[in-house]
Amino acid sequence: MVLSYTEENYLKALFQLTRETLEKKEAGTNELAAHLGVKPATVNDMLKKLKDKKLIDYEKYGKIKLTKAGEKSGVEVLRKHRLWETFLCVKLGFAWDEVHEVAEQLEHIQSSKLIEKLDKFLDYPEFDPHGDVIPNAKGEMKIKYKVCLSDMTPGERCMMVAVKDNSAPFLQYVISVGLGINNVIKVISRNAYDELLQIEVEGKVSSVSRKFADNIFVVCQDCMKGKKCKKGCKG
Amino acid sequence: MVLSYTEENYLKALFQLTRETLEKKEAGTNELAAHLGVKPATVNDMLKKLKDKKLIDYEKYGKIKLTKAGEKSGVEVLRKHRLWETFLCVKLGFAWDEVHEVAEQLEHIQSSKLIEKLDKFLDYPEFDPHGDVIPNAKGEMKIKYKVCLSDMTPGERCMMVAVKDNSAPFLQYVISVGLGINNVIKVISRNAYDELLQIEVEGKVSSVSRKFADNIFVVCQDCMKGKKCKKGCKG
DNA sequence: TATATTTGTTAGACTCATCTAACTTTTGTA
DNA sequence: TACAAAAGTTAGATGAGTCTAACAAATATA
Ligand SMILES: [Mn+2]
Ligand SMILES: [Mn+2]
Ligand SMILES: [Mn+2]
Ligand SMILES: [Mn+2]
Repeated sequence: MVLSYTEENYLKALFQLTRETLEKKEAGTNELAAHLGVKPATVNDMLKKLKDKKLIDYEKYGKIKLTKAGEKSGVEVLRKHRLWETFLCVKLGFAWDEVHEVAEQLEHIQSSKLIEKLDKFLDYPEFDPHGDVIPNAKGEMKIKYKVCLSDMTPGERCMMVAVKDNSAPFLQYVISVGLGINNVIKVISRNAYDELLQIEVEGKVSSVSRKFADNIFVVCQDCMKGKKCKKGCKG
Repeated sequence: MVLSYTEENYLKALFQLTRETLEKKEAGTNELAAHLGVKPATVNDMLKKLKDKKLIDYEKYGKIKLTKAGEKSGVEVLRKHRLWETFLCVKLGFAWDEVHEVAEQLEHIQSSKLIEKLDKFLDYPEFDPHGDVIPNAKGEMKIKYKVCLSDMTPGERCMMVAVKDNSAPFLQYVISVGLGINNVIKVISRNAYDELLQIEVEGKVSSVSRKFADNIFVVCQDCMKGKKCKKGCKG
């Protein structure tokens, strides 16, 4: 099926909203509009087109769900996005806070041959520069991180595995705290009033907000040691 | 200046029509329409927009000329196109007849950092897989091939340096004759009636049409030996 | 339950890039 | 030079994607 640039963006957004963060199989008009940075009226128009093309299940005033075909297209765009981000960092030497905007464009290049050759060239990477899982050629994503830095209790250690927010300002903030993928974090304390977390990373102690901690995915000490995990860090 | 995908295509086309093949500094509406695969009426609308943006010099019923700004944008798109084609062949293992369509999309990715890093990654290539000169970061193109296989006289030897037509069917035809960039061609004879050329490439003799020979750029024996050239093969 | 708030829909308008059909200007040739 | 052919332009229409403003339905809350 031939999809426009815009239709691809809608399907990718729906995939991220309804499949990736799991536990929620459907999305709403306003939610989707906010995610895409357009107005709800615009989304409403597009929902009719996507329904006509059998890419979503949707009834007036109802919730939005991807069909099998819609999910296939959505995950494919996400796969391309993350492979390109990996290419930009690993092969061209971009920093992780510079790649998202460029990958937003590259993900729409239409050539299945290209993306499979790129995957091979990168030696079939499993994670992108933000720690996000790259769907394989079949659209499968085995790991789904669920536990955030804000879920940790003082005294615990954990390892940062991914970021939820891919925006340059957030990523630069992360860097400024001395954090990166695979860094070990020790949670020192949590302020009961404003939920400020004191954390230690490679000897450096910082205070971070709840909002910040919500955007850092971590795995527990069991996961770090390769043991079975009680919390379900990997989904 | 922010240019749309379409505006970029018009500027690239004008650059190719009025700068690359030289000796002709301006283009016409129909000519441009044919090159872009749209109708003259469509071109006419766009000419007004490009004039408003000061990217072309143009008066009603007059000829079309790129301004300095228009030329800068046009050559930049061409540079991107050829760098991406080179990337696809050299790094990803595409064949030369598979890259043009994909590069038509990639040339519109907006990121000057990307293109400069790609250039470096490829080690600043001078020619793309079709032998076309890649403009440098300043938009300069030193060599301009001008002499075609059809300009050769029987008995002469020459070397294929580039192709004019980048379409897959033509490139596949070139391959079928056993020809490729840097191959030496011996012109055996030219039929006076229909201009059919008999050529020999690596021991293989073939007959090719005038149309075919017009689309193969060559350099003469002097150029092959690094001597001064009388014909002006390199522009 | 009644009402306020949130969520979602519709109507009408705009821009961009494209088309067809009809028209005008320029050019080339008899 | 006259006129036919070629080249170029205009008017009006379409479809995609977006918006604002007004409206309707669903949900939350008092
Ligand atoms: Mn990203
Ligand atoms: Mn990412
Ligand atoms: Mn090409
Ligand atoms: Mn080329």
